[in-house]
Amino acid sequence: MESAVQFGWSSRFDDGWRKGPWTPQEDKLLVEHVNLHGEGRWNSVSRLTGLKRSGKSCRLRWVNYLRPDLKRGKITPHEETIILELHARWGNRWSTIARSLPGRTDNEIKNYWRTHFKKGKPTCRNSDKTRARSRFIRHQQEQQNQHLQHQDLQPQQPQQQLQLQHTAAMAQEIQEMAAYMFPAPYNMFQNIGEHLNVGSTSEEGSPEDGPEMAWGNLWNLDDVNDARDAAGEDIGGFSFGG
DNA sequence: AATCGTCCCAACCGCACTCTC
DNA sequence: AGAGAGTGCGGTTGGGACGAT
Repeated sequence: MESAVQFGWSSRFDDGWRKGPWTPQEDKLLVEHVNLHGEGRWNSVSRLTGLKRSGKSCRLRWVNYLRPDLKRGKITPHEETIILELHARWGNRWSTIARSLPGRTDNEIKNYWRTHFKKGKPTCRNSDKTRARSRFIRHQQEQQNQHLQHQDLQPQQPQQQLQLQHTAAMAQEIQEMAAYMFPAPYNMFQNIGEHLNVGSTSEEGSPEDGPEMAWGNLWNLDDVNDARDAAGEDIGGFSFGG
């Protein structure tokens, strides 16, 4: 008979179900089960595999951690942009947002949002803000470096043209959304089309300014916060940072 | 080196919805 | 139609990692 101690300090049993962090053995059992029977019928997992985990726990572990199509690693600035846009549109519908980000889970997006953009933690101080700013600047620099390297290597491909079209569509949506959310003088999205170098202005823009770089330049959220702080007000119920 | 505060993420909980009988 | 089981979703919590002081 297993004991909670055997699985570590935080493991415990509740109503016969084991709780706490999953062990590699448990992961293996669950993966084997899904490979054999497919996803679903989570409540039968414990009966068929001997796992002392509830169906809910099994499903969560599979969806958030064991699924083979999960994308590991940090949220990219581009993904961050999408998250912000979709959250502005749909609110806290994390699973809906996650569907637009292949390989990312609702839990991951939810955590990311709470860490980076959720407002009003009383413990949040200026140092948080400074660190967030530094982190974002780093994001931008990395993104720009990646973009420059990418452009050095390749001429523009049809796929990139598709991306440009997609970017233009998103720019249009964000522009409309931002006009509502960020009244002047906070609205840094007003000329997003020009910054993104897409749509009607794309032929005039310089070839060095691709959409990726523009997205990076776009999301200097602290500017919004600074303006908001200076004005001592909230902007449209849309909250950034501490 | 020690302490403290924050970040990050895995996991749990409760509720609501859907499905099956 | 209605009850119970199964599933999905959003909110919340706990703790290790890491950087700042």
